[in-house]
Amino acid sequence: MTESGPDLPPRRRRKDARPGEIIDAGLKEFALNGLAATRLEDVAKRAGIAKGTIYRYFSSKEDLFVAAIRSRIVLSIEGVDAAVERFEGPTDELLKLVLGRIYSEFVGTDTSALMRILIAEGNRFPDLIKLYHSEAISKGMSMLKSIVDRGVSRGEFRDGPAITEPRIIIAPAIMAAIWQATFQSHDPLPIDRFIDAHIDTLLNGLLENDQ
Amino acid sequence: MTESGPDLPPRRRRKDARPGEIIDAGLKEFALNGLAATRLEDVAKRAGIAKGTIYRYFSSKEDLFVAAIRSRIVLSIEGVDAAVERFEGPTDELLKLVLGRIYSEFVGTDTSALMRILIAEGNRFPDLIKLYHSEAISKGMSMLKSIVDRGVSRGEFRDGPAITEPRIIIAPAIMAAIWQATFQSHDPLPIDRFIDAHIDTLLNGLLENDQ
DNA sequence: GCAGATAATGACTCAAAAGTCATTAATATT
DNA sequence: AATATTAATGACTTTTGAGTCATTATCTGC
Repeated sequence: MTESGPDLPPRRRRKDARPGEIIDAGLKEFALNGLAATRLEDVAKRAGIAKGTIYRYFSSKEDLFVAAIRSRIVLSIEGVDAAVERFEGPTDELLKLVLGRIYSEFVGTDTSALMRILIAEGNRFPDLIKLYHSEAISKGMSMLKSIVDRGVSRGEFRDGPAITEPRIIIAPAIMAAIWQATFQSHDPLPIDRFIDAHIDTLLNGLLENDQ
Repeated sequence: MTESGPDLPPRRRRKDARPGEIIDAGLKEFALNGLAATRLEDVAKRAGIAKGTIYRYFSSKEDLFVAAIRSRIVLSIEGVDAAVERFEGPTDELLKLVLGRIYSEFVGTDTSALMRILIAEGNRFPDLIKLYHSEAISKGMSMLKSIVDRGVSRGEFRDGPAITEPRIIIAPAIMAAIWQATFQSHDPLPIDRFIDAHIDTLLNGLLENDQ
């Protein structure tokens, strides 16, 4: 009678796969509860391992947190830059293309969970904030800036104050991501219609102009 | 030698004033650290009382949290509705007025701290989210909707898709609030210029239209 | 298929912070 | 001014969960 009990969990040695799996599990738990309220026990359970195993790969909960955030920071706008460079058509088409990409990258994904965590707990991790800002945000901003500049220099866009404030341009996307993360179950946002409204308003404005 | 020591803290009985003071202190700590990472000891210190006193008024940390959030939910857009009703001039002026008010109410204030807390911990407090949504958000949205409707019916605004999506209209303000809360120290947002860019883009759009 | 190496385990320790309550002292009542 | 009432206290108990480590099981190379 060496083996009874309901089910023996078969132990496996997978040195290479573990860190990634732990990060995935951690990210999900952090997104669900925040850093302080996440139990490493739960991360372990989600990853299908014992708590001790986490400590073979990460020296502390915060270390795991930082690793999890870092792992998702870069890839966001990967490749978009190049696509912008190559694009030939009118700038409003380019803008639509890029915004569509941003929405699909940001709303209801790992990235939005990440953003939410940073908004919530960024306080205690100034280095992460700095990293996120310099790796993701500022790159995204200068890409947007290059698009509006393109529009202006081709005579397609007005040379208005938004030209120096590209944050105006993505604001609705950021807001959509946060809205979904917060109110989705209570008052979900109709994304396709929202994107249309965003682009239409951004390009044409509210004012009736041929009056 | 009944009294030595550096300073005797004089004990006071102030049954009525305590709850409010504890809530104020709690809100500040929660805004700073989040729910899980806030120590009731610190809340007590900030309120100038002993930890035990908190438990005479609130049954647990979460109870205090809920009370603190509830206490700040309503008052946000108080009075704005009436001002909108009364307004006589052109709708773009009205919109500027209201947006200005929203910015000053939202960016870098208690309200934005509140928003941040709800974004962070909303998950575990669906009732609070529901309350915030029905008391504050949905009211704000219908007020915005009434403004754009006014614009359309007076022939000032286009009857575009943004008319059914007032979230588009405040998105930059929300984003500014979050941006400041997150990146202020690292890359502060020039608020006045940002507001100008917001309003200009919202009204006129990016496109050059007399081309 | 045996021996050495090491990934994985989970019961354990320990620190921190939530929550309790007998005691103390401020106020109200007579 | 004596007594009764109860707000306030903070030392204490309890709970929780991070982090440790001796042991166990799996894999690798011979």
